[in-house]
Amino acid sequence: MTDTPSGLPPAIEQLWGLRGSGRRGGPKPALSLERIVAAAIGLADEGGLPALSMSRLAEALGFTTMSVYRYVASKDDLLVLCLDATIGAAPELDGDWREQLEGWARALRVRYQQHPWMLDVPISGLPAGPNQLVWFERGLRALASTTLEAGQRASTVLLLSTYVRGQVQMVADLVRAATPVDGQPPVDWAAVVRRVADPDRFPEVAALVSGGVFDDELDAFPDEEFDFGLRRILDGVDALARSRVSG
Amino acid sequence: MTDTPSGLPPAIEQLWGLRGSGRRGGPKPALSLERIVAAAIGLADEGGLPALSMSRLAEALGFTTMSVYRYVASKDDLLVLCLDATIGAAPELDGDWREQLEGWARALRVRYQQHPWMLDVPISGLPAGPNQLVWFERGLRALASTTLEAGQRASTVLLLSTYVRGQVQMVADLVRAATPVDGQPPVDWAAVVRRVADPDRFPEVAALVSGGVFDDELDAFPDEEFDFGLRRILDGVDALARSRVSG
DNA sequence: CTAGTTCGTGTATGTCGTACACAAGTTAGA
DNA sequence: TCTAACTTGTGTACGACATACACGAACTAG
Repeated sequence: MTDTPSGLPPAIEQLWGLRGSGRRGGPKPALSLERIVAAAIGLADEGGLPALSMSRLAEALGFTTMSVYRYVASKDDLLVLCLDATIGAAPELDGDWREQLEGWARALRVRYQQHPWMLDVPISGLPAGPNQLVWFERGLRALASTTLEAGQRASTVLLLSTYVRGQVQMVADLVRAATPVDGQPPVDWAAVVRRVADPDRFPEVAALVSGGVFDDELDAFPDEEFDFGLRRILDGVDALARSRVSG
Repeated sequence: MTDTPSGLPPAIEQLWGLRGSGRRGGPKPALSLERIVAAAIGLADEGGLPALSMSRLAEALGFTTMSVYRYVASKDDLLVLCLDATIGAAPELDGDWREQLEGWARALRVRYQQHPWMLDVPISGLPAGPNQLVWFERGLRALASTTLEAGQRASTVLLLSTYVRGQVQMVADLVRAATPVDGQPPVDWAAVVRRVADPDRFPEVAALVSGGVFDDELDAFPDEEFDFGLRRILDGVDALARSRVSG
């Protein structure tokens, strides 16, 4: 379980099925990677990352804790497998490059929203799972018809995925903070800022809160905020593309 | 240590010095929040977040583990204090709005690079520390001279901070994965992708790697990638500002 | 049949965050 | 000045966690 003849990280090998399953003896495995990953995702979907411990996972499967380690080198590796499985298949896209990229970003956002725990997984290494690579491929393909250089296309897709991830995370934190959690009243963020933002030291912030920008946005806020950033970024890419056409 | 008469989260109260230090008896405190936070930051700076445990922190201070809890409600609260202290004072900026925002983003990036563990701190709640609020204020001020609405200015600053954080994190992960860690040879990411990206299923990705886009970038890569995204975003903001002037 | 391999399991270790109770120090009011 | 109230640092303890290790049982290739 620790040697990687191909030189690839263990989790990556498993993701691509390169794991040499040369069974040379022993009892038939009663478990399978698929079952383990599915159960792990289930635990994380309800209860978040904290609910996903090796012992709880084993219990959910009806086995002992250590049995899971026959299939997975470590919890970190398991998380990598869960991530690729959860991100799932990238969507088919059509339209011009901008419509495609927009659809790409929105679809990615939906995945994150459906499985918020993905945002809490400490990223250790680059995405090289099959599904993640398909997402990357689709993003690149959306830009194939443009005049951008190869490197610029890659950077654009990277920029978008960075944006989606960061944006969903920020909004999720914001909403979490404003949501009652243990019978406690939610933190009214506008009130906190109002209390703390002295108009002398923080004139702009104070003007913002007194202008009501931080109020009433609880529902529409996430979508609007996402759209705003996405539009700015795509506008920037558009400007780059145009400059390469005319220049 | 658990009651918050002002209704604010405990950590926020401490950040703003609202902690009613009505000492009504008891020995003089031998420790101080400042010393604790400084020691915690020191531990995290060398060794990352895993090196910052309550026991190690207490040991570094020369006290017992539990003594720290006389000054801090929980480790999470401590982390909030550390974050605000580490982000530090926002820089003075000058130039037009674009130059100011660019300087703002670059300065923020430097902070993250100097203290990479900040990226690993699970965000729980919104930034409302004094320093973080100054950063926000400075960002807003950079846009004060533009025609953007108040909400658009806020969204722009939010977009930028989201971008900087996500970008630095992504690059940090990439570099970490490509860096030898325990005498192990580093993971050659280009090689992994080359090995795994079947040209039939992943034509765009394969073209990218065979085009050498993933090679040789180890040093210049982070800066170039950051600049690319930053420029796109600012171009997008610029387009918005211009549209509001002419339209 | 047997030697080698792999399975699931039980036990154990070390680390972590933190609840709790206590003795000693300190202050405000009687 | 005495005392009641409170705070300080400390010791002990608990439960959760990831995971190393060794063992017996199951299986399969020779």
